[in-house]
Amino acid sequence: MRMKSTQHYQVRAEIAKAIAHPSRLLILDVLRNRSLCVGELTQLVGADQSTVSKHLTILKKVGLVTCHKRGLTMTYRLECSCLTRFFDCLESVLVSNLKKQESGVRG
Amino acid sequence: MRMKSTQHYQVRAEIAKAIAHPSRLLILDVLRNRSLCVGELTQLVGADQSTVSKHLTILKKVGLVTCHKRGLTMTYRLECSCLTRFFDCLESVLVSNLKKQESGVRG
DNA sequence: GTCATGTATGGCTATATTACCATATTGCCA
DNA sequence: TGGCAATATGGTAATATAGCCATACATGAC
Repeated sequence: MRMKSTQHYQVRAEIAKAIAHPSRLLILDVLRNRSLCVGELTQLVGADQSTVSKHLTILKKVGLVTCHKRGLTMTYRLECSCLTRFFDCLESVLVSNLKKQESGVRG
Repeated sequence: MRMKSTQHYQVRAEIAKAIAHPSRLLILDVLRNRSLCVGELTQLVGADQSTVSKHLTILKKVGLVTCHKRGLTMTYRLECSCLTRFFDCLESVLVSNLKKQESGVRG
């Protein structure tokens, strides 16, 4: 197997990092249902509007969401349907951890 | 849709955070092929042995890898096959970004 | 034009993360 | 037992991240 470059992993880690935050995870999750504007997302996240705006900027930067303006409101849209696989993976890890706990394996 | 708790996203973000680092992404990637010991992983990552050890601790903590000792060496093993879906998702985002770039969409 | 609303940005502080070095721990072997 | 090899842990400094407040920017209404 040929070694992948540092760049290779840096680019992918950048995307993963964008996902890896509770508020951003929430945002991505709710956007799976339907597109929402900043105000609605701010309500759902329960943080300062500026904070949510910054989270959205991070998600947009790596291409996970896109946005378009309609009048005053900026609507954010989930750009990658594959995200379901990401969430599935997280669930799978949690389930696996639970199973291990149940069967008495530690650490 | 009922709102998921803050806890819900925190737990999942914890796992995502563990994945979201270039070195740890590399580690997870190579472990998909076969289990490796700390020394081998240290070589591949190209960082200090203690640094790699700490990365492995982080991965172990969230249940992405397990380890077992055989003599002096500690062998790390990928615990969740679902990780492929995670990697697929990252690729998918990158491909999607490239397509957008090509079609002249900016920002 | 002014005003109000929705969103983004700058500035700042608090906290988290990362990496390295030094050192402790563990287990094998002479 | 002493010494060596593989790995883990503690400490510390540099950097990154996250949150809030204040404020700038953009758009539509008047």
